[in-house]
Amino acid sequence: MNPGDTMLKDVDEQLEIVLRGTVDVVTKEELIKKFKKSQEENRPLRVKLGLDPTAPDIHIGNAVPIHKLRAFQSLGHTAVLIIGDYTATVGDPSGVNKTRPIITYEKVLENAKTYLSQAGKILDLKKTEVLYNSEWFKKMTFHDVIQLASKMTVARMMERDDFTKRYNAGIPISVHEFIYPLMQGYDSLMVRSDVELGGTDQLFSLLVGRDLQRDAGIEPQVALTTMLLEGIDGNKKMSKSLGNYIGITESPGEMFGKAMSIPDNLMRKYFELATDLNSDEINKLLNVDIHPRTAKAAMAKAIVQRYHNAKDAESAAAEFDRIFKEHALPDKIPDIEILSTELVNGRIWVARLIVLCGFATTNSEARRLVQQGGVSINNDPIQDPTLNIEVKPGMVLKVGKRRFARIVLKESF
RNA sequence: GGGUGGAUUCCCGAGUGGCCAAAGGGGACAGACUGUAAAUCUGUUGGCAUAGCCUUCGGAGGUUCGAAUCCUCCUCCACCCA
Repeated sequence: MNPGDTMLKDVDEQLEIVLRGTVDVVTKEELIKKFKKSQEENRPLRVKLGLDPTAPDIHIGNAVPIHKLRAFQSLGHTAVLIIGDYTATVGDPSGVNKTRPIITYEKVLENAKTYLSQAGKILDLKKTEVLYNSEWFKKMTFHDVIQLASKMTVARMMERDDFTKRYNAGIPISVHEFIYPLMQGYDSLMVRSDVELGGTDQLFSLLVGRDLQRDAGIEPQVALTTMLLEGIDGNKKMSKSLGNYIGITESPGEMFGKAMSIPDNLMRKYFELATDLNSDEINKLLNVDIHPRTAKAAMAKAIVQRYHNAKDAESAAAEFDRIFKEHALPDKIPDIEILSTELVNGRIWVARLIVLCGFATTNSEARRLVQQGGVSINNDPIQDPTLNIEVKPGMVLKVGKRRFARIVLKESF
């Protein structure tokens, strides 16, 4: 680290910042010791976070530990970001109830690209050590793998709740899933991390890192876990595959809307994990005197602001009110081009129109939406699913509560 | 290697010759009520311009007037014994 960089603050202060919002610290004593030593020697700690690029986007759930890493970075420590290009192909078994499908390496590399640029929205990438774990795994021989595997026992693996459950339920557990925590632990060994971050579901893997380091005669890393964020459905862990996520690159409007749809009882958690507000501000907003909706709007705004800016957050909020409070049309409605060849005498079947706009995948589905009263044109409800409507350019199709399209005609040649 | 039980629609799961596009639940979607919250209620949930027709119950064949259901082979999975 350059002497000119952020000076390491005193230990108590660092501890306070770093432990905010964390769940497990293994161990706090060791962390304090590391902080002290780092200060005495003016040597930043190496703080590791591994990200497996299994999906193309980072969402506000997996951003939680990234923000924690950023906190360390801001304190002058070294952020070590591991892109798990190798581990991603294995698939982390943590917290899941079935084997993850093995994804191709090409796909992983593709995802890695967007991951890195998205992580850059949170981290200062110039100061981040970015490593791909294929760098060392690629070189390993089968002998090396066996050597590594010998460090773990089946009994220890089976102590894990997720494996026990799966085993008892007769759900298959593949051997390669046993290797996963060892791989993650091996990363720690390779980068000589002082601290490793991860969600609470990562605790086991983080502890394996400690074991491997100790075994190799290195001072073990401190394991620090952050809370997992439930998805916007309020039930399951936020994940891309469940579709219950808010992506960090989503538009302000999307983010705001999704945030508004979370159940009330998750508000505090979202405030704490997904916004930059401090606990005083949060407590003030969650006061009983404040209508939950007002608090939630503040929360949604804060989330948008974290990834966009205050102005965008403000206009997203205004737009949201316009649509849902005043039942007016949104400010910006996407234009959907309809080829003139679709028309017969200037008319088109409603169901066909809905499909062309992408609001339904089949005519039947579109037909049902009409039957259920979910479709309107220029705020005029349509009841008859067999109706052929006259297409007037600029007319607005509304499907359900929140899907809008402005119809634009396009000549075909 | 030997034995047993399985594979059904988005998921779980019922169905053992016609009444089966297939119960029930979950999820999802739409509507009512709201605050795009929760809870609740109603409806929908294979395709087709839909009183009708077409495709679907792991795969391929076969029996039958008729098969998710019976037979043969195949693929995959779990469990028990070794």
